[in-house]
Amino acid sequence: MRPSAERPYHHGNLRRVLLDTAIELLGEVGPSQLSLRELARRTGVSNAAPVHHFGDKAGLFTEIAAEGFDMLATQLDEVRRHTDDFTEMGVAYVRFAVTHRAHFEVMFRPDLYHADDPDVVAANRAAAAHLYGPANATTGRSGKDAGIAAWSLVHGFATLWIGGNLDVSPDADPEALARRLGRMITLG
Amino acid sequence: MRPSAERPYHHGNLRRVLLDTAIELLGEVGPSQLSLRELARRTGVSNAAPVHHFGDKAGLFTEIAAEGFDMLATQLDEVRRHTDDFTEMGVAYVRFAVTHRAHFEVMFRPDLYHADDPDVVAANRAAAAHLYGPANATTGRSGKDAGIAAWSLVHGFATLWIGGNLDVSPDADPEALARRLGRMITLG
DNA sequence: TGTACATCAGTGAACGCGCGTTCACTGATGTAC
DNA sequence: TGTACATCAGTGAACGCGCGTTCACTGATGTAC
Repeated sequence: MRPSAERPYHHGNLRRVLLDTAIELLGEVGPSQLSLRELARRTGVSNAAPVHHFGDKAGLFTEIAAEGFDMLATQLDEVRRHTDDFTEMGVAYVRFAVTHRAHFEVMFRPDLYHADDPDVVAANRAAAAHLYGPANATTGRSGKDAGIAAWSLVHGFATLWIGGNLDVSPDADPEALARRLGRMITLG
Repeated sequence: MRPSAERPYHHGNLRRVLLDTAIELLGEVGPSQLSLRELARRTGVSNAAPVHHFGDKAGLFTEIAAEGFDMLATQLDEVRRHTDDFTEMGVAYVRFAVTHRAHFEVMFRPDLYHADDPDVVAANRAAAAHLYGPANATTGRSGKDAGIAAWSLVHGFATLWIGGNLDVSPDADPEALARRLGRMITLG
């Protein structure tokens, strides 16, 4: 495309726009079908532009995964500052998965991105800390079992929900259901 | 390849061999990287042979998914006949996921296969019935919540385990850990 | 028992395509003096 | 304030590749008579 009055040569914000468009695209076709060319096409930019910003395709996914772990950590932290109710942490996890489905799907497919990238490693660790700590505090146990159990429950629920595998009414509210499950279960 | 004494024109068993090789391949590269050509190459057969048997790529995945659901149902049923311990059903689920990782990964990615194929639908339903029924029987609840909770827990655990997301020793025993989680949790 | 013939299993060459990535480049921006 | 120049952002054309699928075909098998 030629630069023009409406479309100046320098976009100014292209990196962010590419990320947002990628996320939109991920919502439609899923991670394994995303192509850089389609991303460029939809953003109205040359084939090479995404490479310029992310190095390669895995680089794009790396950035999305890191952003996802960051957001998740932030949201869990937020909840934790407002309540000690452990169930609400799980609900927040599910809410994150449902409202940021594209991020969520990428985050747990490390084969797609540069999993050893320092940013993504750090973000991953920070998010994990928010999951393990409260579980142990709640159950009074040490070790990892409580954290693993809690994480498994919410992660499994989120995954099955997103995948459409649960045989529930399509307009059911995943957060409410998650809350019910949380209340139903006793850890300890 | 030319037919020869060692490699007769008619394989006799090619369908099964293609499935097994596909599963082997899935274990190495994951569902999104599997290609029919690599499958043909590794099986020592023409490019067109897999298509002859499965129609198209999704057809191959459809067969794998259906087989997976069948096996899962069988294994759950087996456990159920030997014990009423509900936790052992969960352990069996995890065991299935870990020992039949390739099947498991395909089963829950319906975008990869013909999800409306009657065989796969039936197999899916049969497996689901084995998960929901016992949960309700154990908790004395009706409705789906108990089943969803139990399934979420084991599915989440299996998924996180397989993805290498759990920060546990790599030679830990997933079944033992799953059993511990099951005992730790009270439903109801 | 022998043979004609329909059916099934697999071949091999070719198709067209979309993809990720490279490359030399041009346009725009900001900064030092 | 003006200008030279380094740096950054994005272009557009091209590369080579592996892929799924199609197609007319050939070899092997089994069955009816």
